[in-house]
Amino acid sequence: MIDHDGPTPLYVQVADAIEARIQAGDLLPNRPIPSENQLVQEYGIVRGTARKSIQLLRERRLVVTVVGRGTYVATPTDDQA
Amino acid sequence: MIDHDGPTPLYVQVADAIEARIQAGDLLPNRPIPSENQLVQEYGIVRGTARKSIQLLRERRLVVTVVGRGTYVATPTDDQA
DNA sequence: CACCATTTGTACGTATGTATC
DNA sequence: TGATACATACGTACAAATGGT
Repeated sequence: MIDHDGPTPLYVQVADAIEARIQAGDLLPNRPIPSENQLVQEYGIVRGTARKSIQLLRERRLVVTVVGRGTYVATPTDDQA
Repeated sequence: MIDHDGPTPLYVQVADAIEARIQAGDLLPNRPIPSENQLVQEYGIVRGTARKSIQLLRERRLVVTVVGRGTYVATPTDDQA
């Protein structure tokens, strides 16, 4: 699923994969996405890379992060940034 | 100048310091800010921290980065993002 | 053209702090 | 108290882009 040798950065590939899961309805609004450590397990990446993926999703305004809780699929309400 | 023990994250302190230098006219529009390695030297931080500072300045739209060249103080023209 | 220095980009690994439950 | 999860900061290595020699 993730190409560790291709030209596309891993953190972009992972962010795209999560975005696809959101669009597909696999991950629902107000529900948590996999934790950083879970992403590490699922995609065979290191935690720093998982964090960069989540940050990219935040910049795309697809997720919101709550310290100590986790990262959640954004809702239309979250767009008031 | 930088408090390595205080509650404010180093990368925020460094970004604020650079922003102050921009506001003071020490760093001019279309002119480069110190490179990541120079920031490492000047502030006694690690490169990852310097990068986070620059990223924060990009989010503030105070600078623009060109791969292989460096990071430059933004001009009003750059605001067309 | 090859080569090199500089600079930013990506990715790995590790440790400690803070917040929530 | 402890487990979980994100935040910060350190350190290292190599890749890619740029510009000059």
